[in-house]
Amino acid sequence: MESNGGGSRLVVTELSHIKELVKQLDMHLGGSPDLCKHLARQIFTVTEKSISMIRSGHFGFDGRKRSAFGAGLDSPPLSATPSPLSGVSDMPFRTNKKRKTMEKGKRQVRVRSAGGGADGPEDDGYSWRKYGQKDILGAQHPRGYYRCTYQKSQGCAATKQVQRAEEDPSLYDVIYNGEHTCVHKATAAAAAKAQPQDARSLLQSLTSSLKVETEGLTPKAQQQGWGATTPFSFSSPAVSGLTPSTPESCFGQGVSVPTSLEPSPATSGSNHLSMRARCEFDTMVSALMTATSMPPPLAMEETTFSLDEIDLSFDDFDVSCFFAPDY
DNA sequence: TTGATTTGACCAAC
DNA sequence: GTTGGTCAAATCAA
Repeated sequence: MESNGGGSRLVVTELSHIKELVKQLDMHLGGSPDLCKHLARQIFTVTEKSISMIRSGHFGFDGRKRSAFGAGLDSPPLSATPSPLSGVSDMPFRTNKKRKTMEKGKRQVRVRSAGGGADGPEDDGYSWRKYGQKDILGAQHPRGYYRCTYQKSQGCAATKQVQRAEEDPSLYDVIYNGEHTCVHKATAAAAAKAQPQDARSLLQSLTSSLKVETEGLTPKAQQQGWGATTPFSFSSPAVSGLTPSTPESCFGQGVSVPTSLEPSPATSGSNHLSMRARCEFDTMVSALMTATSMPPPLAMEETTFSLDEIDLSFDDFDVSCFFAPDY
């Protein structure tokens, strides 16, 4: 693993990039919609990159807490996050019958069934077409295979696998593959209602929420650029649209929020990054994407790594992340 | 009639 | 040889 100091600086660089992009987006709001979309996507991408750094150990993440969904779904490496700016997903739909292994860009969420029963998972905002179903060894329920309805018409490479959770039939594990490159009608319609002014106010809120509580940092840490106004968040947008800032809403329905929100004794005395700021960030980015007519990103990123506590080790201090007690 | 779903077969990874 | 992912024909539904 690379040294924590180098990793932290990389993350700082990325997060500073986010802040700069927000500034640019703010300047261009009301101007070219395409440019706004472009910038918003960049924000999303850089945020994901930072998340990946944290997860992959670039940030000193000790790997103690992992996916709530078990082995095999560990956080994707940095390179796994496809850049929306590069145009198409890095994982085009395969036309052969080649068996897929655990691929880059694979993301999993657990969602509740639409009616709380056996009527499938809640609508994720995209249109899917089922192309197969398979009984999986050791699983009580078959796995359904879906691809984007617009795969043929628009070449959208997104696919997903849906499997009912064994411990709770009202929950579904959904594994998303690839990025949607299709133009989503529902989202476009919603975005058409959003006014530029809405996006601007959202951006202002976003910028303010990109601050982190860094009280108690050592002087050396502050010298490294982790001052009190260091912009920081390592979250990706929540499910879709405007969601209230609660831990659960930030991470999507059905995502279990840990019961213990206290910092571990091991990290006692460390610096705590408020999850409130993080949730606000999520909400703002989601709303911003809606306002700028971007398709909502799927709520899969956060659910693939531990939410209860993350220790981020730096050269000479630890950053522990937990839900603020007033939740 | 057209589009979506079901289901057995095929293929490649393991 | 087993298993998971996909194909494609058959079937269903609007």
